[in-house]
Amino acid sequence: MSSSYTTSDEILGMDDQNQMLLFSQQFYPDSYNQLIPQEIKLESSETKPKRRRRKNKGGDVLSSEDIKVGNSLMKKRKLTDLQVTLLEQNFGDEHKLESERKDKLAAELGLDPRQVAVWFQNRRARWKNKKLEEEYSKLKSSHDNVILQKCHLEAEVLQLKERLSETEKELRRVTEQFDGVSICSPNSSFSVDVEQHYLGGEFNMVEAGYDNLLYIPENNWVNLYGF
DNA sequence: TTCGAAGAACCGTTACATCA
DNA sequence: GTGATGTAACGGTTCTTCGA
Repeated sequence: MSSSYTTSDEILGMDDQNQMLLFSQQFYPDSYNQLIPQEIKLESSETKPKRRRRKNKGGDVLSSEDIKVGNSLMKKRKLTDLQVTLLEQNFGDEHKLESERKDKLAAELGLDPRQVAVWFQNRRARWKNKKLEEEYSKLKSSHDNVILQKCHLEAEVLQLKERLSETEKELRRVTEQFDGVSICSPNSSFSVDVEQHYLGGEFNMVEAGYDNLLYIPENNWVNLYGF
C-alpha cells in the first residue's frame, strides 16, 4: 500500500530537521498543513524496510505518537473526549468516511486525516465485532431454546412410552381374561365391542396418540412403528 | 480492452496506556 | 509488578478507479 502520510517508523528514520518539521506539524494543529511534504515522503519511502514497528521505550526520539500538552511533551496517545465524541457522532451518521468529510473532520478536530481514517477503521472493526457478538448471543439463545424444547419432547416421549407399556399390559391382562373365548372372530359381536371400547371409548387410542397400534388376532395389539 | 499506478478499505497484529 | 483490556497505529492484501 502506498500512503500519503508518514508513519512513526519513517519519522524515527528522519534527520533532526525533518523530525522538527513534522513535530511542529503534529503539535500545532492550527498551523498543521495536514500533508507531509513530498521530500520527506520520498526520502523515507524509498528506504522503507519491510519489518514490524519498532518499540519506542527509550523515549529519546520524537514519534508521531507524542502529543504536546501545555508546554511539556507527554506520552499520551489517547484522543480527547471531545474528539471522540465528535468522531462518534460522525460515525453514527455514516460508517464510511469519504475523503472530503475526513479532511473536514480532521481540520475540525486538529488531527491528521490519517488519524481520522484510522479511527474510523478501528471503529468499524469494533462495531463489526459487537454485531458478531450480538448475533452470536442471539443464535446461542435460540439454540438453548431448541435444546430445552428437545428435552421437553424427549421427556414427553418417555412418558408416552410408559403409558403405552402400561396400556399394553392392561390389554394383555384383558385378553388373557377372555382367553379361550372367541373374541378374535371378525364376526364376533364381542370383538366389535372390544374394538369400540379401546379405540373410541374409555381408551380413546386415537386421541391418546396410540393410533399407531393395530389389532391382529394372532398377535393381539401390534405397534406399527416399533414402540 | 488492457495494464499499471494510486488510493481506500479491510484484516490481523503490534505497541502502549490504563486499570484491577 | 503483572496480566487483562482497550485502542491508536501499522503492514500487507485486495479492490476500485482512472488515465495512458
